[in-house]
Amino acid sequence: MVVRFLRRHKYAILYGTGLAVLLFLLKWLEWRFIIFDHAFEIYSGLIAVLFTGLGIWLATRLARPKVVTITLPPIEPAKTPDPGAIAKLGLSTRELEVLQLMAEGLSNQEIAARLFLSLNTIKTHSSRIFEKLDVRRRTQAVEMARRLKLIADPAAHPKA
Amino acid sequence: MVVRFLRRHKYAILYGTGLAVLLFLLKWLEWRFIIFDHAFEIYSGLIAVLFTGLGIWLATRLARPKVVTITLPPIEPAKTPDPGAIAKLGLSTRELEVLQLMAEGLSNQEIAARLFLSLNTIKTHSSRIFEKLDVRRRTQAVEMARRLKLIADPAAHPKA
DNA sequence: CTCAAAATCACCCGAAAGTATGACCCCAAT
DNA sequence: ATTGGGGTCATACTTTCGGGTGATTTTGAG
Repeated sequence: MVVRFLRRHKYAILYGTGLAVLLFLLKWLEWRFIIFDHAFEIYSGLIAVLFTGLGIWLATRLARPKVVTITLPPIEPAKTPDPGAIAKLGLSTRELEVLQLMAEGLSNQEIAARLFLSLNTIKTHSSRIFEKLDVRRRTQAVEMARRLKLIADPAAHPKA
Repeated sequence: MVVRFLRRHKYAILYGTGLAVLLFLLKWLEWRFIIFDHAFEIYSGLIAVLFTGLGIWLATRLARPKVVTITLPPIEPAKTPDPGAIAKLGLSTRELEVLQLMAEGLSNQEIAARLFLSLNTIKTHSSRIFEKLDVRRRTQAVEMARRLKLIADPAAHPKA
């Protein structure tokens, strides 16, 4: 339905409108200020330098999460799911089940077998889950579920 | 000697010649298509994009040696079987980086973009990661990494 | 310098995942 | 009885993953 359509294409729509606005803005600026003529080389050089700088800045920005990672301080993981958060997203019980198994690293096929369902059904469920969590991949879904404490943390009951 | 000089200053030379070629190209383009109206905008855009890329490339090239100093994790090889196994897995720094991003739910393509690497490279890395962690899927790899505390916990730094 | 490990990239190919639609059933609220 | 949500399943299709193999380049240690 309409709601689902909007939710599904949320970012596409935002992007489109945003881009349109930006283009109009640029056009306007062009009329206002870009009236100088010639001196092309100077502008080129300026732009080149500026954007080289921008590139460097960008790179350092993006590359920031260096190697840090390992040996993290003792952080308490979510031991039990938070019912409030679950309700807020409108996840159904089935979807939650699937999400749980997904977080355990099972494939869709395995989830289907576990729940005695068709593979296609699992796909449908996971699609709904992705919509509701606003993600595009199962790994993201798991990550999100962890953040929102929708599922129990595996580290809570280690086995190996 | 000449050979060595060339090899040593490989990137500087590449940069210089590349710049020369680019300028030459631009000049040529200028003569060819000087006719149409929005030449300036197009050139600007081109230059901007190209030099942004150059900046990024430069930054990653130049920043690499610096990384090494920061790198080493503060893990002390404990005698207990559990934490010692972490380093024992033999995960390289790159592999850990990839694993980290993987845990954040990024696709291989996105990881490649983030690290300025080829998609194929990421695939290679992830394959090795799966080998070393003894898993077959990325979701399992993330799960395993969490158990072994190889990566940061998402609940630690929640975003908006 | 030399050698090995790490890192990079490529190509192929099958499997899994995900998208898009549409359909049917059940059940509860209107 | 109609509407709507949840659950189930299907078909068709595109994209992403992951395995296998091989290759080159960087880098670090000896």
